[in-house]
Amino acid sequence: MDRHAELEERTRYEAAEVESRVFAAWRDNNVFTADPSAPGEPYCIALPPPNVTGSLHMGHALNGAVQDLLIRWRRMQGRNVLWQTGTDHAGIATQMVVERELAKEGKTRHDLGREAFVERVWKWKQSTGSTIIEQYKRLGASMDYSRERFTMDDQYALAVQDVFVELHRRGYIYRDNYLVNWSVPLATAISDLEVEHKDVDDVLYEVAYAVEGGGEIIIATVRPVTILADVAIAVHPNDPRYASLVGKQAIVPIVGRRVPIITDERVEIDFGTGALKITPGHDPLDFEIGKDHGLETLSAIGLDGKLGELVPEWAGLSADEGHLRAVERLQEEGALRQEIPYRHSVGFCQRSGARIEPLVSLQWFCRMDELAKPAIDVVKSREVRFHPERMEKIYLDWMEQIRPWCVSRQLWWGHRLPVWFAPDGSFVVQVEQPEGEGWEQSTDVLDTWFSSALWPYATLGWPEATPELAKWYPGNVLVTGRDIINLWVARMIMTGIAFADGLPFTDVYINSTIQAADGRRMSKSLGTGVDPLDLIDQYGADATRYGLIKMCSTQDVRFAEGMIDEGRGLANKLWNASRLVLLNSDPDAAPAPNGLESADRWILDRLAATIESVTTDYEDFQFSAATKTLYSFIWNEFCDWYLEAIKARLYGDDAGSKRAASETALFVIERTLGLLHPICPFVTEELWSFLPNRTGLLALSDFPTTAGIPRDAEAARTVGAIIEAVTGLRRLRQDAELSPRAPLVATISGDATALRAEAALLAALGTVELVDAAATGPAVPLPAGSATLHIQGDGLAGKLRGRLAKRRDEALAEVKKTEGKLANAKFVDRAPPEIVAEERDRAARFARDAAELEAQLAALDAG
RNA sequence: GGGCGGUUAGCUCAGCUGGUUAGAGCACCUGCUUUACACGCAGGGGGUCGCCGGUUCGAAUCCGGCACCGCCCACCA
Repeated sequence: MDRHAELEERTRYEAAEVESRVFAAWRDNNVFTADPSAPGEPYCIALPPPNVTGSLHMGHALNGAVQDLLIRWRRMQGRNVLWQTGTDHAGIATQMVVERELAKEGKTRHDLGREAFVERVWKWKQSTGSTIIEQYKRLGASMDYSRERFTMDDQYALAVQDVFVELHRRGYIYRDNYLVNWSVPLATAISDLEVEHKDVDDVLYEVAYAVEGGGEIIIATVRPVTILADVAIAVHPNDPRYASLVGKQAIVPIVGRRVPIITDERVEIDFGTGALKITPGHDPLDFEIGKDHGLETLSAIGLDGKLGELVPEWAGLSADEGHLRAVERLQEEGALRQEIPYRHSVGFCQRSGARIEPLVSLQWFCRMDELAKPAIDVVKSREVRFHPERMEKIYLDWMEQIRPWCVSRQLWWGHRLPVWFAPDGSFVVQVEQPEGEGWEQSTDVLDTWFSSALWPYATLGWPEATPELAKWYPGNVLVTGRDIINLWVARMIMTGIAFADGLPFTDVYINSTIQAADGRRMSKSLGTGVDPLDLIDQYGADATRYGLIKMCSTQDVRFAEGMIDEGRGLANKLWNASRLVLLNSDPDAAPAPNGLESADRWILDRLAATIESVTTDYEDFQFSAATKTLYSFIWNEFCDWYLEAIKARLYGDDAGSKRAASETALFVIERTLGLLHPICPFVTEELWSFLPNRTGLLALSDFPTTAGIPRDAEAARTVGAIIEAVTGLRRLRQDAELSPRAPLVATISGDATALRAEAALLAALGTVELVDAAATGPAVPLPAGSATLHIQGDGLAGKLRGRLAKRRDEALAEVKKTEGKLANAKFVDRAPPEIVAEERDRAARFARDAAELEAQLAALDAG
């Protein structure tokens, strides 16, 4: 079947059929494959690597749609683009997935042992780890699939170890016994950023400690079980209530330990009783105070989450059970004075959901202050820009008070620390195993975010000086979510500056968070998730991309399926508009800005304005605005007005006029396909293949510019007047209950030059014939008060009486409002003269319209 | 506890540095088998722009306060 006949048959855009075929064409033509030796200014975006455990959710789809928009647009602009793709090993998440799998077989990872377990995880990764990357293809993502990387690739792992060793050499990384966030179920430390704070209803227990030499001191705690590990009581130095007790010894209930009463300015006088029990083993503030006062650190609860030997008969109890026992014992001892309901914020493990147990353990830390300094500067100086700008506050607030980062994890899946222990317990930090016998590598692995921090350059081969690194580093844009600004974005900037000698990107676009339609978080477990692949099946990838981009501006949004549907409508509209033009053009007609008639010049003028607007929107990261501009240009200006205006010419016998219409329409379509391609790549690529004189793929064609497109303000005004006239006529027909296509005869009063010159266009769109006769019929006021159409026809006016009166009243209301303004001396004095002139003009215009309508009504009354 | 964002038509959202009759899509009503599209065409109804003050000739837009909603940060036990 030839293409013309094929197009004739395909009366609607069938996304599913087109998408696989078009995607294959892109792949077969290596559209996505980046070549560092190719010409063109480099442009690089690194995909935020999804977890290997992930499957494409709405956030990924939006994130991918935005990146693909940028990548396709820049590619069309002739840049040498690389969209780097790959996945993250996601230490905790992946280990949990495989452990769950093992649990189904009735096993734990300990049954396998570390080596076998890690092997099992690798196997799992090989079989399902690229699922999500495959899903990105459905979306049309033009990432370079041939360069897919994984954060545990050999080369990548080497980069990670190099960075660790170098950070240690520079003195940033150190090992310390410190109070960390401990996740009991995961049996590992986690970083501050992996802790989620939630409000919890607890009880504040006030507990009396006897003081040696008489008296007592009452403290407040929400965790009585930690009393077992108390080593002091602290009060504020200026607190008169306790001045006489300072320096004495208090007796810790339950365990009977003698502890000093000390002073410290960090104690809040106003909170609780003003006396604070010091438990360095279980509280961050206490840990600090204990360190400064040289106090011992005791632990009531161990790394297994169970009670230790401080109370031998309680050893092995869970922390919760310990809590109950402690309360019970305090009551027995008469030490429990009050139980106060207390709502406060408590930390939870982001991954396991368990309440964080602050515990002391030997961990590896990275001092961040010196790394942060230059990274703060580049944001303050706008070398790195956030979009929207306010997001940089999240970054700066955190960076300016940054604390050491606990980078070690007690997991099995991840990058083992390049730390080697000798049998005597001493260690060296280096990549290779040291010479000699008995060296054991650290069993700890690194925080997943440690390796992610190197993503923009480790994926390009760093530390080797690869052509890729030379070409695409520093990179350009990062597109990601707000939740990982500090977790990831900040760390990429810091390590990029410190190691890769440059910024990983200059612009950070923070995409919206999409909530479920009811405003809740979109999540699988809540059942509020919407699967983007289902949307692609139902509406098509273009529609899904369009809808996501449209619904997301600079704030979080509720998912609105209607916007996806709008995208489907637009794709179909464009499809059929193109069919109309392609099926009704001469075989040798080719796209050209043939501005023969006003309508042609008008649509070219509108096209140029649209190109400017969309290009600016893309440049300014205003993607939602671009969808709106494109929609109204395609649907309203091109289809509703231009195509309707030229239909008669396309079907008619005037060869010159027909040719101009075809060429202009083809030209507009050609450029519009280019403009829309970054948002809707499939339908535009498919239509491109039907255009005459096309060369190659749209994805590799030039992005439209306004060069060679004539602007024509005169045509814009003329066609604007025609549109107003036609709209007025349609309204009048409806008001008079005439058939939509009932032919009308009309005369014009006022300045009718433009309308007379375009009588054919007016006739074609408005089914109206202009005649020279006295102006008598119902009035259709035209813009700017320049002219009025009068419709001839017996009995017409009578039917219109109500509507005419209504429109007259509307006009009068405007006159009144505007004249009121003008009567205000202050307004006339103080408002800018051009505003005042505008108002005067307005008043005159509406007064004229009202008068015309009034005259009609008067004539009716007279007749 | 600190900070940020939101509150505009029944629903989901646009409205930039204050100035035409506050817009769009969907939904709703009316009329159209017009040879690109019924995933269509035309017309219409619907909003005192969360509340209270202030600045200004003029406020959806700027400022202050309040009320809800959402998010981020945070070592007051």
